[in-house]
Amino acid sequence: MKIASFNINGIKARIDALTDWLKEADVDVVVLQEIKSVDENFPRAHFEDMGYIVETHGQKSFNGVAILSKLPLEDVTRGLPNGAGMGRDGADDIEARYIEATVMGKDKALRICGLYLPNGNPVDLNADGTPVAGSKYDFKLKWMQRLHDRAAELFALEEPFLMAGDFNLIPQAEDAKRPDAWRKDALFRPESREMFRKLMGQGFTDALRVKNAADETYTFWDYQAGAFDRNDGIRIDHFLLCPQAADHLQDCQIDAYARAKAKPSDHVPIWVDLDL
DNA sequence: ATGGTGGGGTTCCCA
Repeated sequence: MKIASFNINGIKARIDALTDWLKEADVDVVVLQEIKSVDENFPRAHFEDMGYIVETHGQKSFNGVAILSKLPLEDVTRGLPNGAGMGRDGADDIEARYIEATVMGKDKALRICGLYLPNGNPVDLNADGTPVAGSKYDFKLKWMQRLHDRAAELFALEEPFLMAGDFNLIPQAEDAKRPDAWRKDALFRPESREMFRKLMGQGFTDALRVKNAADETYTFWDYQAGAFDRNDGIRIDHFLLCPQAADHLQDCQIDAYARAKAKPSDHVPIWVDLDL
């Protein structure tokens, strides 16, 4: 089973690029981030005509996630749990950043969690170094705690699951061409990385690190200043596998070629092959 | 220190 993740930066602007890549990559499932569309405006029929089941969790203008699957999906849920009072303004969190579904493999089911983790910039700190309540950085860290808690629930089931998407997180210095340029950024600050280590420490495998240990392997390059041409990138899109999924890991790669095509997203797809 | 680019939806927000 080939499963991919792709932050497309707007379905309207990326429908051709996404369609071309889907034809080339031939994935069974892809989780999408930043569809930047309400559900009603997502070009559902276009992808259904290509043989995909389409499940969206959109909102106006920003964020938005989706799952396209050639295999049957069950138990689709939208939104990260425990969002009550977790919005930036103290109201409930209504940002469309998370979707889960179960896909049937040859003989085992796999729970797939597709996520678009908050960027967290600008970093706004109190005098004592703690994040300012209600700031974007505070929202990011609290969202990561909720993600951790959801992962804990899934780990307890001891069944195959994975979390994939745009984590807006650089795990290690080796995951950036210029790590020093990111030290104060929400994507690489110590608090963000500590939360990521805590998430990983529950027993996840970073699939790319296992299957592709090459240097300078990135999933995002800024549109500005010719970043892609200089490979001035960062690795922030990840596939995290629980042990019962990692047992089936055959391959994990980044389709960096997609960034060189016409009208690309600033992210490229990453995928895993599982013998499920 | 600044500005560089892009998407979405309007005259500015987000990345």
